[in-house]
Amino acid sequence: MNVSTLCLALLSFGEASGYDIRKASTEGNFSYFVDASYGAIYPALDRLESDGLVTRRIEVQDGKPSRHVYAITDKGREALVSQLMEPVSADKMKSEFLLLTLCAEHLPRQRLEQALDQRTAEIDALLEDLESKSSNCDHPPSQWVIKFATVMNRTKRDYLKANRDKLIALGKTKQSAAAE
Amino acid sequence: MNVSTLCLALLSFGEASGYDIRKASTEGNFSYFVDASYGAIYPALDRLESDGLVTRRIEVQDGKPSRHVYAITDKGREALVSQLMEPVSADKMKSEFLLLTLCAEHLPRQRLEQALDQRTAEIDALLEDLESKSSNCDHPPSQWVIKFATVMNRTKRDYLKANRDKLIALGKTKQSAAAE
DNA sequence: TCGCACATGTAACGTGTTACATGATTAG
DNA sequence: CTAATCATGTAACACGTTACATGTGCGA
Repeated sequence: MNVSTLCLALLSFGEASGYDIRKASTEGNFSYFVDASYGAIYPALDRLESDGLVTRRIEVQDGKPSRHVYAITDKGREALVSQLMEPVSADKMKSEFLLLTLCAEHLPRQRLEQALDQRTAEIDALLEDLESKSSNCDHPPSQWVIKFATVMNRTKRDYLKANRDKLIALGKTKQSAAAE
Repeated sequence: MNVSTLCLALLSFGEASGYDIRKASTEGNFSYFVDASYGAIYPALDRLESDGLVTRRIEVQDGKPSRHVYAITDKGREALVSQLMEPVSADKMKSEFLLLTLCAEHLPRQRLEQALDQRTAEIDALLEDLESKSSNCDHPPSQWVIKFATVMNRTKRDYLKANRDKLIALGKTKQSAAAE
């Protein structure tokens, strides 16, 4: 799944600018499972336009830079659907935190404690954010996804809280570090 | 977190070849949250060797190609720890499945059904795999991670099962497709 | 006998990120 | 007065994947 597909998917819900797409993918309802930067989005939109999958309309605004508003075409919708009809690859997760966790034995307990607590706090913030997103959202598939993300993150937070001490106990104390 | 860090982390548990590292990261206990291919691993090991963070020993085998076995050095351990002491970035997840889910309204119910069932089956297979990994593993931090992965995937599977029909109902029937 | 597991490695390619350029408005 | 938000875009860079080259032994 590349940035083009993401753009098409987002545009299938309504017009948007590159700026909007980036915001949606890094902060919005989709940020849980996608991410894209300007450097990827703008060229992708250019390509989609020249392929006739989207159209561009320039909205001049005074004061602010003018918005390039993109709309998906019928051809674009077809392309999106056909991309979603072919097999999707497995979910992939990248976690520096779990790599750190794996190396617990090499790290001072303090570090593990801090990493766990920081992660827990981040998840709590995310959960709050998801809750507000859920209430401001009337698009059923988005709600389905938001609820999915909520359930997953609640589980994660609960695991971290419940197994916090077990992990910390695996770390180095000042004594064990000195004994090396 | 780049491939070098991953190599150092894996080597901190014992000697391994590039082949071993790749296997561990795509099929092993770490495949849940990292992934790396030969094209990334071999050059990374070369660099680590010239930086003095690992040493290489060549084990000649008859019949099979000779193994290049890498071992982490003290300097390598220091480097690993110092990399793990600095802030880790947030967990990132990429899911084509959730993108598909988001576009439920554009897709035939059949497709949603199939995607859900396939995903559920994949998770069931993964859970079995995790269970066997858990029993063949006596490294406490790895167990902590495996249990984490198990809990997360169980939650995921349960969510998919419990909310299957709700999602499918959002898809297109033949009638709604024809009515467009 | 077909293909997989073992095992290393490279080159071409794809894809995305980061940092920068530009510049007005608005909230603190 | 400072920083952030709005807004588009590019160029250099980083990083990783895919496909290939190479070759043996073993199990179905």
